[in-house]
Amino acid sequence: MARAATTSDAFNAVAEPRRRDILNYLVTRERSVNEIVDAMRLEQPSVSKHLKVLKDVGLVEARREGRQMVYRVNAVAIRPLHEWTSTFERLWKHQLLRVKERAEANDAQK
Amino acid sequence: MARAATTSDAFNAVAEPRRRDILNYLVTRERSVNEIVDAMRLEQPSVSKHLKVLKDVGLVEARREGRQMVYRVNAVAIRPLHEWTSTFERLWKHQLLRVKERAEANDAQK
DNA sequence: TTGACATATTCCCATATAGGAATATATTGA
DNA sequence: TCAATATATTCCTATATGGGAATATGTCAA
Repeated sequence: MARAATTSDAFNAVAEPRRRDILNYLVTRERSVNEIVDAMRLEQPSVSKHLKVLKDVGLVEARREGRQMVYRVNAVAIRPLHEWTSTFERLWKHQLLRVKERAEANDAQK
Repeated sequence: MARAATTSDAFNAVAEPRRRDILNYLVTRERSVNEIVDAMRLEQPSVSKHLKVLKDVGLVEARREGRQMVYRVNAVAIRPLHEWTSTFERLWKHQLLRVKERAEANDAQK
């Protein structure tokens, strides 16, 4: 079996760095495809393909405005990722605390 | 160019559902490979391969204990994902607030 | 040293890209 | 209707899987 399709879910879609770049770019406000192309320094077809993947998993939405298509982030679709990572928050806080404690114990020893 | 390697970073590594399953399983405590195999209902070689990917990107760590290898989550490696998703938190909260407002406005109208 | 248990690695194959190039589709203004 | 602008889609190819099967490696007990 091959790797899961990028369109299977948000986790797969954001695994691609370019797509995260696009989402980052759309955080401040919606943008036309050409604006994204200019900002990303990618070919227009590549951008359109990435936008299709993001749209298929619901990470962005689009509307037509004259000749242009304007894309915006659909932030709620990112929430599941946030919640999944939150599951580990207690662990890393605990981990960082212990690192800190060890450092302080070292300092005190000098 | 093909898709990025699953070992290129944590984002790619957790795109695979099986690997998220494994990480979820390791949240409570460290486990031997065989325990993971039993819990995941995957072949042992598959589990070992997934563990290798997770280890390569630093999402898990391992130590030998007799004949067994015991794996544990390295939670700090998940933190970057959490922080990236947090960038969109304000947006989805705003989005959910508007959904709620609209629902209440609808109720009031009845 | 040897057999058994626990993991890891290698080989093979079907599948899904991501980007480049070329082309198709949609919308507007003359 | 037609040219120009803005996007989307298709075709092609190199690459990276993920699982199954077979095998290699590591460790312990007798």
